[in-house]
Amino acid sequence: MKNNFNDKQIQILEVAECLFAEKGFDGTSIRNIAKMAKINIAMVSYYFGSKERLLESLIIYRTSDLKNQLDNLLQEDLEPIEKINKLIELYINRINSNRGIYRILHFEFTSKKREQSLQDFSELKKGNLKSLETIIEDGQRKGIFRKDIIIPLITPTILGTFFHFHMNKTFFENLLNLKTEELYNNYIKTNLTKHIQQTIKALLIYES
Amino acid sequence: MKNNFNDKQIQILEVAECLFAEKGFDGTSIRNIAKMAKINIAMVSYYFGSKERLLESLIIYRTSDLKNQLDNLLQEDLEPIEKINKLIELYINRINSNRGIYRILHFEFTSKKREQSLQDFSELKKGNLKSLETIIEDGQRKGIFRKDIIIPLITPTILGTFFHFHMNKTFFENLLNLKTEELYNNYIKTNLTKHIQQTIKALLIYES
DNA sequence: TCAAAAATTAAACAGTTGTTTAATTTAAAC
DNA sequence: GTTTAAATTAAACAACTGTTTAATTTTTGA
Repeated sequence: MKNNFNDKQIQILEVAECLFAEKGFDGTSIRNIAKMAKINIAMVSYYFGSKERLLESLIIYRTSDLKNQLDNLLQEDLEPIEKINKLIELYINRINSNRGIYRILHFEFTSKKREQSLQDFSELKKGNLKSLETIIEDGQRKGIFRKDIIIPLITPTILGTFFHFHMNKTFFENLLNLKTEELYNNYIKTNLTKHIQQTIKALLIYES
Repeated sequence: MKNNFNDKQIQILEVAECLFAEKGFDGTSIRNIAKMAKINIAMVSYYFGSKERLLESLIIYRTSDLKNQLDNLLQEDLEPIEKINKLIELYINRINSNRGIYRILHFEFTSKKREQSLQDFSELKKGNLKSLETIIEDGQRKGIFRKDIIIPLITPTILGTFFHFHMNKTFFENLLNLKTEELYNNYIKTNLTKHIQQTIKALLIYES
């Protein structure tokens, strides 16, 4: 799982990311990629071995530094609820500016084989969950967070809310009058992020 | 947007649903469908016109009665929070027992063309949102629900949480030790549904 | 400068794709 | 029973699929 790609490989990876995100893995042909990246179709096999391995490389290329960012956050000196808010902001920001790859991850890694990449991806998710657990258990010890919470289900709420919003992009663009890409992005950065923070905070603190 | 399909068409639709859900629209060939449905490959074009129109027919076939169920719920005599809980249960139950089509909807209707079906789907979502608004505004008038809530973002939280959980099925099966399909379904019906209800309730009621 | 390695190319490979055709079988109508 | 319509079939269509090959160009290292 190394990620030292050369310039040419990176050029191909970024074109592939764009196309996979837009048309899906099966919906994108090597000829599509080659044309857009202005390379010969044989270069994909030459550099990555196969279309499947190209996808694996793309996952590695895009996800290999998320863990570090989370670790840094964990060590900041903040109240638990502030850490949660920052974690949500980090997630949304990061995913929103890497929409392509995260859409691909969720589209291509559900019921398919893709053994190796799936393994890597699973490790990444486990690490993320561990970070979240650390923060929440700290808040529970301090008596701030309630204790009848299923922690592994928090991530689905955070990420799921974002993804569902984003996967229905055109629907919400119409509904909320987000006419430009900038307005849409701004809505995510402010309103949507705030909604998720508000939701998770209420869930963690509210006593029924 | 009629949905009177004959037996043969329904047979094809259900096979297509199964395969589309499993391998995606682009990942499924008409020959796959024909083989599994034990029909000649020309029959798809004969009955539906094209592969694209087959997908449209499938959407119509599977979504045309959701609206009725929601309308019935709206007219029940229940407290707002109870209605929300029932709405969540209805959503999760329905989607969970029609996983195929909903997975397809979310996989195939994001950035692609598919003009007509997208229009139909958009109308369905608008109707659903209207129902949710009715319930929440009622709760707000009665002073039970807080008023600084962005209602259109509630659906992403409800459905997104479910989808994110389900799209990471194998990950959560391992993490939560859900070894059989029955255990997995049971977890959704009880714990996941409760988590979503708890989350939305906290969001609607918690005063910061 | 020149040989070895790396990069790039066009062409071909064998399969698969969605769709159409024209012929044949089955069912319905009278 | 005969005619008309509907259903089903195998075959062919041209276009596209991922991958490999062998030849050629470019870059590298001494």
